[in-house]
Amino acid sequence: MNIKDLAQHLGISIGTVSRALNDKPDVNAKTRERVLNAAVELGYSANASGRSLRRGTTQTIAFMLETGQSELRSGDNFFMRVIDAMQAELDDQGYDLIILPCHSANDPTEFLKRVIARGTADAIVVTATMKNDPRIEFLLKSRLPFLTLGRSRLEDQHPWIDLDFEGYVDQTIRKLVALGHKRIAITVPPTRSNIASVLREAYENAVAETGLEFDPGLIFECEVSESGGNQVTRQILEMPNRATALLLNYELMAFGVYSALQEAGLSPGKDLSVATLRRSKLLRFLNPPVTAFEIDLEQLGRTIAREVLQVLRDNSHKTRIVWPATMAITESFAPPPCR
Amino acid sequence: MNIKDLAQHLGISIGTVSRALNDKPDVNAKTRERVLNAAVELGYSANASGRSLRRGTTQTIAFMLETGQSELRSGDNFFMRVIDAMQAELDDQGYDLIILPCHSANDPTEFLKRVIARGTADAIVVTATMKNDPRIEFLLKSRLPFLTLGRSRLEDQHPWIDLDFEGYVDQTIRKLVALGHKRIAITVPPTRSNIASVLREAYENAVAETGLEFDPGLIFECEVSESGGNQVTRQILEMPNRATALLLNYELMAFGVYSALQEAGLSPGKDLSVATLRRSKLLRFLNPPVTAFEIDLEQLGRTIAREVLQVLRDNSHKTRIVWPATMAITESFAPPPCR
DNA sequence: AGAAGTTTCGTAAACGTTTTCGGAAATCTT
DNA sequence: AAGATTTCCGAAAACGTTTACGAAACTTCT
Repeated sequence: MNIKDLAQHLGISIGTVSRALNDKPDVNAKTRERVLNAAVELGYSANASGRSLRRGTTQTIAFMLETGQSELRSGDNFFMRVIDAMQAELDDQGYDLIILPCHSANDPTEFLKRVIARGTADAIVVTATMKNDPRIEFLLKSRLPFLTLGRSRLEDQHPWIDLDFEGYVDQTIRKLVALGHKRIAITVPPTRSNIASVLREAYENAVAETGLEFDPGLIFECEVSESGGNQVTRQILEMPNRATALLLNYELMAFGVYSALQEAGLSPGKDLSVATLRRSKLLRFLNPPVTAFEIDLEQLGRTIAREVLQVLRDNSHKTRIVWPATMAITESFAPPPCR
Repeated sequence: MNIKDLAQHLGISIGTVSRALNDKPDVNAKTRERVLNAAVELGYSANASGRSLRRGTTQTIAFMLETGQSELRSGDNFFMRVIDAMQAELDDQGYDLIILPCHSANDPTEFLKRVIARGTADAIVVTATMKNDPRIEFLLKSRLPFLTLGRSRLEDQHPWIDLDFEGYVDQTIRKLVALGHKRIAITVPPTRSNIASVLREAYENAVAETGLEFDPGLIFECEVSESGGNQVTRQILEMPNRATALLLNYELMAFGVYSALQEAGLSPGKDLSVATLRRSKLLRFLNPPVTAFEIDLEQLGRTIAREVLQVLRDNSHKTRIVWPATMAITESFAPPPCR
């Protein structure tokens, strides 16, 4: 069932059919209606290849997902929720969303190269950015519009949306200081990720502004996982001058923190205040509930979709969005233990 | 950079370039090499639209993901792991994998209809099958090769791969009976899902074969979530003749079960034996560890990929695979409490 | 009624490939 | 050396669309 069949069935030319379906002005209202009805009835939908070949546009946005890192965010399906909202918004605007999973064994830049050369999509969203990200360098050289979920060394040269890590660190530390904490620890992911440098800088700033003493030994570079949280907590507990609060950058780490505390006969909140990005359903299992920052994933996804379309329409469009997270304080925050 | 540019750059015709790149026989070894080198050097890769328009094939497999149900399996990213492996296998065989997220607000059948009419992919994988699944009925009428992850009422008419729920129920119940349990409960998802009927039947069979007394009150239809597990456990605890063991069909439900038991001052294993599909990392947080069945997601994903390509090559290919899960017994299994 | 303007539609080219076909050039055969 | 094969390549058609262009039909105006 192609446009020729449809045209024959209606006894008109394919040109008219196409114009009718694409809302072009120069077609009689009556014929347009006939065409539209016939299309629905016969289940016609323009062949994607033919259309994009002629148009030079695919009406498709790609979301590149490096699945090797999937565990990183698996907790409450951060990506799934974002993608869900993106799809809804793009659908509203007449675009399709496809997810391109790139296996960890593949070279992501080669993967991108092929996607671009083949013209699979009109624009692409990449995530989990690194400070020095070869994908971004490559995309900048290419002509393909793109948006990153996460900043990078080249953040002033490309459109991005990123979470408000600064706000998270700043608010949390101020609150902890107000509660009387003096030694506040933080975890950061491996340095090549861009988040690491954002967190370090935010931490140093907050420490300076609240008048705390800066101790580089309170910054823990560790695996972004539950066991990473566990290890860091053990290290903290062995410190001579133990930290009394801990900021995590990933929800599931909290589980490791709690279990390490329990093994040591200590309790979260009372002995170590704990905060984390991002509030998720799974955190309900922790007792006492952990102080966490909530992110509106539905709106984030929709915003990503809208912004990427903006970039698509105007490649010089500068998207620089720091996406807010709102704090929900719980019993995992308490004044530091007296000693 | 299209094939014409490349041909001009080499001073030969586009036909020869195409033949060289596609490993056709009638092209001189030397020119082939020149073409291949130039293609790499200039970063040429055949435009997807042009190719698939001419070939009538997209070299793409689609995986339809109904994101509304994403929470259902979010625990340890069941789908992500499967998709990851699928992509690797398809890549090996020269195919691309794209994931088509379908928002919960959309009608999945309409969504499929468009995908098919547009010719987005050469074959499609659909999941979360229902006993009566309009998507399957539609796909059977269409010409698009497909494979389902999950069975259905029409399971003898379409290729499928499904988890071995029967094996899970059978092995678990036999083991529990051997431990002395007489009243074993099971949770099933809402009836329209195909899993529900599979589980019910497996349960009835296992009960009959082990000589237990069948009590329909031990089958709990409930929400597939942690809170569903919680509610069921509360119900069980209020039963006059309380069940002493519980089979779950979803890993995260175990969290709800454990919390309900703890609230009641009871402990898993000692007071209620608990088993679940599917072993995942998150279950590590449960103490004592819950008896769970492990699934090799890497191999499952690769198998899905291989099978869907089989179906693609021969539309009469009958895939009927029950994917095994292997039991790992833990302290959450114990003889029933004496009373 | 005829000119001028407006609607509506059919024709054909173009998008980037792949592939069939025929023919030139190279090689082999006698 | 001439014919018979083989090897290699270019020309052109085809895939399903969209769209520029021009022509036909209809309307309006004098």
